[in-house]
Amino acid sequence: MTLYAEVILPLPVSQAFTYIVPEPFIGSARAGSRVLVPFSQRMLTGFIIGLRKRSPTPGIPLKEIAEILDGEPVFSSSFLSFSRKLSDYFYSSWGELLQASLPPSFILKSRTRLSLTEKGTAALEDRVLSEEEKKVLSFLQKKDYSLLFLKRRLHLKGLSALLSRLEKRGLVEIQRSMERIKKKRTLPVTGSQAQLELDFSLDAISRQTADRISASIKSRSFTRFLLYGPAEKRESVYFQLIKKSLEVRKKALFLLPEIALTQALREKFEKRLGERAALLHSRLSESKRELEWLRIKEGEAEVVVGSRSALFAPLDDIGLVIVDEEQDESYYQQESPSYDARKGAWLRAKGLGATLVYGSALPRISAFFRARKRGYLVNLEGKKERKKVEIIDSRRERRAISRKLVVRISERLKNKEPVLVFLNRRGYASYLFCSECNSVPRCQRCDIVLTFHKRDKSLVCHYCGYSTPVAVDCPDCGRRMSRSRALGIEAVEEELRDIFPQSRVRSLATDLSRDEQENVLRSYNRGNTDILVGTQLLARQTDLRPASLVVILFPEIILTLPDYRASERTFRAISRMMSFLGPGSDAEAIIQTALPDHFSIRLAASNDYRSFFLEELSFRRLLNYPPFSHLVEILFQGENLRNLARQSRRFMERVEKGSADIEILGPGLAPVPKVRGRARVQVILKASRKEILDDALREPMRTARAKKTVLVHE
DNA sequence: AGCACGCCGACT
DNA sequence: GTCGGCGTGCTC
Repeated sequence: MTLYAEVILPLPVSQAFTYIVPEPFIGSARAGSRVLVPFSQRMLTGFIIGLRKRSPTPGIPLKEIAEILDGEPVFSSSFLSFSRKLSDYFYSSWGELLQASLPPSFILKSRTRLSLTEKGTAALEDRVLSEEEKKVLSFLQKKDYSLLFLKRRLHLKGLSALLSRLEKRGLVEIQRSMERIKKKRTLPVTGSQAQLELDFSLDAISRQTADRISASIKSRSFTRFLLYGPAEKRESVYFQLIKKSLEVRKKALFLLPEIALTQALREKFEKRLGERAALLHSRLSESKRELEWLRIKEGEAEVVVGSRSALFAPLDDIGLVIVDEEQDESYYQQESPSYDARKGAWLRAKGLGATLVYGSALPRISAFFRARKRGYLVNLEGKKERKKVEIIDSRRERRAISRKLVVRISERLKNKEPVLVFLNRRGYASYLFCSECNSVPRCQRCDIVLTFHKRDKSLVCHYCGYSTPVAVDCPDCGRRMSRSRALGIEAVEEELRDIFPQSRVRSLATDLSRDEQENVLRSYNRGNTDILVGTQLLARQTDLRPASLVVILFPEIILTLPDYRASERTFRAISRMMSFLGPGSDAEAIIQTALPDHFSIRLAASNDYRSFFLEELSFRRLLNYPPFSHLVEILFQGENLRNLARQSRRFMERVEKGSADIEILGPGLAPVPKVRGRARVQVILKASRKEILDDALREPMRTARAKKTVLVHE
């Protein structure tokens, strides 16, 4: 009797392939194990997801599994079902997701090595060859090369085809050999069992919260919470919960944004959890990450701390999943295989009957909404700090640094107090606004700010593609429209140096190397910088010395991005920047903006998340944006725009046929319409339920071949 | 993804 | 007339 295996491969196709399990492997083939299988011309590492006794596709000749790579499955059945749901939800390939959950050395592939045959050597001498053939053959004269190397070295189109022609003629030999299979490493046994020191003094509310969540961990059934409150309070609750989880002999998974995984935090975990904690994040070297992965797999780590990809930690007996700083967008992996670790944490916790805890001081609107509605919001808010804030209307000012600012900054400098100046990275393109009534042209259908296109003098909606000629005069009041003057931080830095020539001014942005960035930060933290100017990057720092004056310049830059969450992002950015204010009553923030009355700016200044939430929510409800709808953003990328436009249109026609209950915006140019010469076209779909989108997208997703990125908003 | 096949445009 | 572009389909 023949045994068949359903195998998932790390390809952008979601179907399983059936292979015959050869006689000697029948005992060792298990679901969740890696296998080596022949696939077309090459060998790939695949994953068995199921075994069956009968061929599902009689008539089709099946190939045999070449090798089974695992004695024990690398994936448990619960992990398989979790990862499958995750890939379904985010329209990404299951196989690629499985591949991404393993250390890179676990994936074996055949390598093509090319060598010149004797006949080939002879041909170089006396045969008539084309230029390209000569080029390839003479290259192989030196030594054998891999296909990949040749591709990089000789920029020839259709190299593969050329090579297979040469192979047929017997001039080159193409060998496909496996990369060396790594021996499974035996792990050093770590003997020390550090005693946990998790005694924390919690205030009454935190204690109550911890108790409530602990009860849920004990119950071992899926429950979720959103911890809303400041970082220190959340942290003490987390440690309490981890302790609880370990008490009931369940493991804990603790996710953090990459940036938060600083040295300080790492030490904290090591000190408190010792050998029981494993760390997984992208800054670890490949070998270190593999070592940690193996430790977790072997059951040696009881707590796994890590960033986004730690979601795939090989654990099954999880009692607690924590996702801290849930608002952080780095939880969403946009590159293939794309997924959102926050949703993933939900799927995993649910599948395992674990307790899920999200935490944030500034949760996403959607997350806060759901938590409130479904009763899992836990409030850790302390007494609300009133901060001294002043909003300056920049429209009345000539220069980026207003006179008032000059005065305030010089006061601080006189007292040798540090000053932080934030300026959000300027947009990729400008927009128009009326300097009189302040109105900014928006798309009527999407209520998104229209982007100014210089070349064809038009205003374009990057959401739905709507386009209109540039208005010279304001449609509301008839005055002349102005182009926003977008300033970068370099200009501000220059201006500050100009005004305060005695001061030490430095700036921080992503265009600096990592070393330079650290240099700038160290200098500021040590008091060797008087004024530090920075973008969002500066606002994301965790170990920044507080300043007694925080200057926020033009936060409306975010507000004018073509994104339905622009207000939310503005509110959060301002709040975060203000969090760097020192504790004294003397500390002060100054916001300089052309939109001083916008609710996101006003409410961020008064530190009022709840009012902001309510106001923003009513806007979302009005325009049917998440959390009142499900939204899927599809980005098509390709060499030529014409072709892309056609493909995206055809894609949309199929979606339209699939369901009448989907609102389609676009196709239109993406917010960044061209990246390194590649055109980008985007479509946005809205529906009341995710399943409506899933059903309508299933078919078009499989058949459309253009490169596409899908973002799911809920 | 990687590769083969097949149908339309610019050229030895 | 052919070469070769990429649009399409398939891989167990």
